Amino acid sequence: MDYNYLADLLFPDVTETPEDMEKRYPPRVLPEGAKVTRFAPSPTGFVHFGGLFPSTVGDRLAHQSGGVFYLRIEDTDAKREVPGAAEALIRTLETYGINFDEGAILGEDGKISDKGIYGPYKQSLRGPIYHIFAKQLVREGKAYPCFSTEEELEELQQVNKKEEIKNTDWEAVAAQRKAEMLARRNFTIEEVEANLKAGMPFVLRILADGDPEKKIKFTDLVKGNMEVTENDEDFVLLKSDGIPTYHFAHAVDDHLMGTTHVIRGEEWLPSLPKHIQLFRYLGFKLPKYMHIAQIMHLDEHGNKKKLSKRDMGANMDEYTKMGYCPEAVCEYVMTLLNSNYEEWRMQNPTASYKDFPFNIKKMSVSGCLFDFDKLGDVSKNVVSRMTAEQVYESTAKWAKSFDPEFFSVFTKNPEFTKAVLAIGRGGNKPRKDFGRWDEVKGYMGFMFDEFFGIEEAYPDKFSKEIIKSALGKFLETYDDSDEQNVWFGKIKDIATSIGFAADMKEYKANPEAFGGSVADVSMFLRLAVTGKMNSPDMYSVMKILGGEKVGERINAMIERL
RNA sequence: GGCCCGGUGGUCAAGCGGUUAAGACACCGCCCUUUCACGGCGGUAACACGAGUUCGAUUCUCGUCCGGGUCACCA
Repeated sequence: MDYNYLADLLFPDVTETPEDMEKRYPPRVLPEGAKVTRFAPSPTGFVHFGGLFPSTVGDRLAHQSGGVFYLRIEDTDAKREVPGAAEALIRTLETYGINFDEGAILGEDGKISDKGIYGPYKQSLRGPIYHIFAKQLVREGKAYPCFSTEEELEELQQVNKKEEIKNTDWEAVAAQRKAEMLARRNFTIEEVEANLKAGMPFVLRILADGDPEKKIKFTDLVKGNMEVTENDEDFVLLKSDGIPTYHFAHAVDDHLMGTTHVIRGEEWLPSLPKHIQLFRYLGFKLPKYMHIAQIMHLDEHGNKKKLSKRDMGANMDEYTKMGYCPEAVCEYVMTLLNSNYEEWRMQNPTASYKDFPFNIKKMSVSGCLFDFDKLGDVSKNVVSRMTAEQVYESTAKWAKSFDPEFFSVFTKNPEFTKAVLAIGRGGNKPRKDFGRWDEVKGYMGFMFDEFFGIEEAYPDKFSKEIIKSALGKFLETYDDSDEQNVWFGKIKDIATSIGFAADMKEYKANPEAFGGSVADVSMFLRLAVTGKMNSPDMYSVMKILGGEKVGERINAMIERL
């Protein structure tokens, strides 16, 4: 068959050659060892927690090596594209500290534009480029057109339904596909000409030369050495609308854009043979691959499953809503990505997570289960390291969108609020009361009359009279200008006067000898003033609240009892 | 079902032929403490199974089992 003729028939408008493309996109000039990585999402919805992994790795690897990290929009499936998804995606990534040097960048005007000389960075705009390489493959007899019928398409759609895949007789399907493939390969120039003349759509398929019995040795930077079988499937390169499939776009783009490290989820491993074959056909050097283990979650039956959309914790926007700060999420991601991250964090408590020397060798090979407990712990630690000012700003920002009622009270008197947030903050052992902004209200809401209420009750073992008496005595001597030791001295005196132990050691040595301890007296005060059994340091709370308010609340409690 | 990847406590994980098998989270005690929180100390809890190689296997090989992924004109 005259492949040159076939190529011209199929791509009459393509006049440029692969060589032209090589000239247009010259190799990058970068320092030794610099890595070029990319994040290549398809704009079909929100950013997925799983998407944070490859993008974080790409960001770290490129920026730690003096390389380039770019964003490419894989919008080759018009059917699934969601308007505005790309923009939202970029914004979300930005809030999680993912920064691109090049590619599809979001401008001030909220629109996406290209930055860099290897564009366009939206695949839908790269049609002509793909066609140049497609034509070349046809010329070399490595790709061929396939005029598919309506029925065939329908049939494919049937098999594509997830439910049916499980119950499919795979042996029969494989045999049928093999037969179809061989039939497809059998065509004449005349048929092609006639079909084209009749306006029939076609897809371009690769002519697979692989033997599935043969293995290819392959080294993945994450998974290590492995063996994959050669590809013998005539997969689609160009869809009938002329737009490439992921496989073809991946090969052409990552080659032309100079990607050194392809970072993607391990669900791509099964299609690796296709890519190896394509790179070989196209004469491209194979990039290094890193197939990252999937994040899992437990499904309703308690089985591990790949975390996917709809699953709890999948949508990054959910984390914002739940009040997690992005740094905490990033930090958690780092703990999952690099096993020695936590060790480093302990040694560098105040450093930015971006200073952590990310190490490919420390990446986990197998998928891990998403753990909200761990995230919560990481988050508490991150928040405990923040200043009152930072907590204030973040909480206000969160509340503004998600709890307007709290927002207005919280921000009414910023200095007051910040003073409360400063309690127990700073120093070697900061309090770790909350890890999410939505927990702030529960933590310090009592400081505002709007949210103050008696939420718990005194233990039955203390009589109302004793409690009243202790509260009354406190009011008699309380002076909000007292130093802390004076203040506490008075509480001790109260304890003694009502037959409670003023000294904890004394009390513990002989609990029966006392009606309670100074700790209990404190608890009486705490419930009256904060409405809760636990709160930040009482002295500080009273100081900030002021003598009048403290007196008011204690009196209210005395009356209530 | 074919192909691929994986299997150390409940979870995340060190380990890379000889260890009392780290650590973190969670859980449970104790201590410290005016409460809570923090912090400190301690505890429960693991190498899927079976062969083989070896003086010796959690570590190497094979098999079994289990888990996951994938099999589109989606990425």
